[in-house]
Amino acid sequence: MKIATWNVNSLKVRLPHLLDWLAAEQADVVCLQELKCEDKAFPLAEIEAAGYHAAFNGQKTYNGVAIISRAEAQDVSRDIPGFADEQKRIIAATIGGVRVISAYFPNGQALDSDKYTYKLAWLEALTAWLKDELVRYPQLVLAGDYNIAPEERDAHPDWKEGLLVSEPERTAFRALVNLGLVDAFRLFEQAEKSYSWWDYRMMAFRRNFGLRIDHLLVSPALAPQVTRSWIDKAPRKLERPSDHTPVLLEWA
DNA sequence: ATGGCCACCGAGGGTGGA
Repeated sequence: MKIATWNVNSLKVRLPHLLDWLAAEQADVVCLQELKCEDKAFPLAEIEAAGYHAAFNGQKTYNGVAIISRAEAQDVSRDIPGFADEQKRIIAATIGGVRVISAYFPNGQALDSDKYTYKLAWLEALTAWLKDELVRYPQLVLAGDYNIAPEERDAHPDWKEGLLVSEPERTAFRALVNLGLVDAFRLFEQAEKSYSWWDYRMMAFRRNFGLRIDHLLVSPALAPQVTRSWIDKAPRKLERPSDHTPVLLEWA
């Protein structure tokens, strides 16, 4: 079983990249974020023609998440129950007995922004919800754009402070880990300076001035089955790329 | 080494992303 997470930064613009990538990578499940399209504009025919089912939770202009899968998703749910939010950031479904969540965590904009306060409140609600979900679904993957570089090694050495690396954000990430979730990427030896996002500006990709902010956290029951996790930098090298690149894992 | 890019909407430049 191969599962990926990819913030495509506009599904409409990135659809050709996605379709090419699906054909090459043959992933069983792909969690997408930042669709930036309404449900009625979701390119379902193209996804199905590629051999995938799709479940999505979209909105105009901003946010939007999807799960596309070879096998049809069961028991699809959207958003965080009990957390009033206009922003479409969560979709969950059961595929092959595993609960899969595609999540687009808030960015936060700046440490002194209301959006940063919202980010931390959202993380608290997510964590409380997941505590229950893990009881219901022992086999679970939380995949997405976390907008948090969890540790110092997950940020370029010159990226020392501010949004995405702040201590409150990292503490919130650790709260997820404290539920028992495991960062699949760190189960394996990885190259230094492995990142999943690079700013479009400043030739950041060329300089590898990036952050590892896209993650696949797996439940304790699933973690022992994971055989591999890696970042595929190839799509970031294409013309007109997303600023994020796919992160994957495989389990037996 | 964060203004400099990209996508959105909509017809200008403002907003948001990370």
